[in-house]
Amino acid sequence: MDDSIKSKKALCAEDLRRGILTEEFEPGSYLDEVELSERYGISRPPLRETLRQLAGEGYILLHENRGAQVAPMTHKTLRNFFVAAPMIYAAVTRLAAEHATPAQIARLKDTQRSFRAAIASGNAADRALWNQRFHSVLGEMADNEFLLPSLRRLLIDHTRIGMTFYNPRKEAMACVSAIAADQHDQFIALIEAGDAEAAADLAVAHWELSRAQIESFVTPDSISIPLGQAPGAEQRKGAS
Amino acid sequence: MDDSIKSKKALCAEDLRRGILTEEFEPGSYLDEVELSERYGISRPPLRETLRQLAGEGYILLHENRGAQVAPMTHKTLRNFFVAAPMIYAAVTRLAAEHATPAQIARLKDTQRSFRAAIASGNAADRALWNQRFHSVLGEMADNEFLLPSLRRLLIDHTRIGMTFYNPRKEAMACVSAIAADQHDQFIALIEAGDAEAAADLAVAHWELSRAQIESFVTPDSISIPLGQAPGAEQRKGAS
DNA sequence: AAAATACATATTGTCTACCATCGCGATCCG
DNA sequence: CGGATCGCGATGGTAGACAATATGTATTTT
Repeated sequence: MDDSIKSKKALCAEDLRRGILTEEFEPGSYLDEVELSERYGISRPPLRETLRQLAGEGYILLHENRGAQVAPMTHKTLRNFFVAAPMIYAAVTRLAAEHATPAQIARLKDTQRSFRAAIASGNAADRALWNQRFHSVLGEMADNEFLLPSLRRLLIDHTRIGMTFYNPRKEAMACVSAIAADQHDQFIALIEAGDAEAAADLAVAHWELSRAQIESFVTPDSISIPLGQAPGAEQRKGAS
Repeated sequence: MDDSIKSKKALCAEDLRRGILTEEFEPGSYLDEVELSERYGISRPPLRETLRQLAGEGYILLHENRGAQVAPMTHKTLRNFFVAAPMIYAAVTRLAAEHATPAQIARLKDTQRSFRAAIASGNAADRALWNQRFHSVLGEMADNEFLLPSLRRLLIDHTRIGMTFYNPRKEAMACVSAIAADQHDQFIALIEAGDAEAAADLAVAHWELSRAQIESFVTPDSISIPLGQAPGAEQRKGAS
């Protein structure tokens, strides 16, 4: 009875966010105003307001006279993501450990429970969304209006990247998920203890885990074909 | 002939931003939809879209059924600002030095010219706005969609803080402005040279200048009464 | 007399309907 | 076959009306 009383417009915004995060709406694709307004049972003016808001949050781009485009993901996006993520994540986590309230810690624990349940279910979207939620709560704990905009922007693409590559059948993936979930528990413990330094270090480690996983998908060939190398062919990783 | 062909809605958004940055609209005050829509000659729907957008950019806060509030500034805001600013400024400046294009450098030089002109004119609003513009161009140079949201948010309040305290009559202020302008020139030189490390260091120095100035206004009394000391009274600087 | 409640008013939120404008594709002509 | 023009669909914007909500005032009750 917390989100059930929300207006249709708020529900629309939430569902659009969810759809974009799960890549139900593909990055780079365009959204049709009338189609969406009909789908959510609202008229065009409030829908257009919602789109503006989502644009402000970084979910979509508005092109004058050419409609709303789901934020695209290019290799440049990925590059920039890799540059910004560790700094912001570490800073936010440090602040979260310094400022977290008991109520927020309780919310974080609830979210972590749901995250583990999602991993067990093998549902990629649920896993990604609950992971996003977990880190959003960390952001709320940090309580710094100047860092949160970047954190939110990062989490959008981090979630979408996770959706792109996640595959619950692969063993390595399950292993990574298990480690990530354990690290989340460590986050909770360190934040409860108020150990900002250790929390920031853990954030870096958590990021490294994610980074390695992403990189293993960007350059997958070097791992999957280790057999039958041509004589003299050294194992090269970079794509010419 | 670049901004003269813009729609009324875009002009409205621009003017609202300007008004908020110059504190023409006071932090924490509320905006009236019908009044603004009449003032800018547009109807309520597009104005409401504009407000949503500004909310996304951090200029205002939208309270359900209670209208739009200019982003307030409290001591907590200031505290958070001090925490986030040096990190983001340094990171953005480093990236700007790495990625700047000749066209962007030309724009930066133009902006710097206008900034110096504003200082000479003694107009607080112009000085603040051109300083904001200068750092916005640095942000564009950095070209990282994950850091820019926080940078933009920082620049809003940095500009407003500057407006609050700026006073062209004070000698110390003119001195600080001169140093700031010189540092801007150094930014340009280092970015043209592509020296990312030095640029990042300069960003920290530039921040320190601003920080010291802000702090000197938060605790101004200790400076203004150095005459007529009682015998034996040692010169103490700290408040209380 | 003070506090709580109910009402009146103003503002926000939404809808319908319509017109203007811009992009883009299809068609037509050189 | 290439380029220009026309038409259509989608977005951008306007107007007026109504519903929903919050606030402030006045009334009532204890």
